[in-house]
Amino acid sequence: MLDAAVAVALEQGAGKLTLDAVAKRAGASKGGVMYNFPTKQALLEALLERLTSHNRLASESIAAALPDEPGRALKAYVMNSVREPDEDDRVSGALVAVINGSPELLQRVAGYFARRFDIISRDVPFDRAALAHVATEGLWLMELFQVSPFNAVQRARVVQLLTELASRDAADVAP
Amino acid sequence: MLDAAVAVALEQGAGKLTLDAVAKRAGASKGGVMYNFPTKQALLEALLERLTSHNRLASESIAAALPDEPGRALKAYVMNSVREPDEDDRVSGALVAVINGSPELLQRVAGYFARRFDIISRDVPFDRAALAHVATEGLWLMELFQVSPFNAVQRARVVQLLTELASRDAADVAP
DNA sequence: GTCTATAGTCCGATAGAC
DNA sequence: GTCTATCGGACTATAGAC
Repeated sequence: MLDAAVAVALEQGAGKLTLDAVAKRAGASKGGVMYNFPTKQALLEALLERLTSHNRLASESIAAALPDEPGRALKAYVMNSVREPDEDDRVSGALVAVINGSPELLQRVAGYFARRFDIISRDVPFDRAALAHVATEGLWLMELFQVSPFNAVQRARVVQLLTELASRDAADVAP
Repeated sequence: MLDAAVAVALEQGAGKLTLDAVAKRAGASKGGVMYNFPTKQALLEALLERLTSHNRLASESIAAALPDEPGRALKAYVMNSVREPDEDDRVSGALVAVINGSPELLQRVAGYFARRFDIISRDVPFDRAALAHVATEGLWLMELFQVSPFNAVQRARVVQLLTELASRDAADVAP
């Protein structure tokens, strides 16, 4: 059922993410959808929960493959954010329109961001974690909205800069 | 008329930015609105044009007060982005939902980003402009969506880091 | 030129058959 | 439990009075 919602969001955009469309894509009817999710907001919350869960697991998976040293979580977060956008990323982009209109959903995202920053800043200096975080998030968000001004070569260079930034103390950046 | 649209977007959010609401807020009727803007998309385009124009003028105004040396445009861009959010910023946040749903509007924003990066990167090394740009935009966008994980003290420190980043060669960051 | 009235469409949610 | 049918509301856009 959530898979159907993902498919609709990807194919038609968040504006067309309607109960009818989800039902049709799932091979069910609107009543069937609203049996599983009493309201549309409930469906959106479940979808958002799945997206954040995937994102967290992906970062943890990358971290597990890195050596256990300070900054491991930060590096994994950066690496997970700069990879080529996948299906979940595109769904996130489409979902921003809906999330931004609902304070309830927005608060969930804010909570996820706060917990994530807490994790990636736990074992490194604040400056280093904070700068890497805003820079990585800037690239990710601009690409999410498809407004990034970088071409392929430039993007590769930015990714390199972000990777190095995550491995260096920010004191080197702003003494 | 655009002022009324701004007021509605601020008070009720982009989801309620309807022709009725704009008309009521402007003290006119729906027909009157659609005489000035033949379609709703035209109104949104005019609104977006005003926002980008304000943003560009604000940066240029700040730049004019800075000494004429390399990196002036970059510094002005950072300073203009990290100031406390004003009315235009909040309208931009509310408008993201609408813009993201329209490829036409999205392309206009992408064009604005491209031109802006061209300006701020013209007289400084690419690394320095690119890193300052993604980092500044990351903070700006996270605050736009109200998902920034920083408290007031932390934000002030991030702003300081961004300011210093705009003044230093990125070679110092990633040698 | 600006208004009122309304057409036409689409959505979320509910009621009730099976 | 899942479906069909439909309600009630909101929206964009148009037509026509003045």
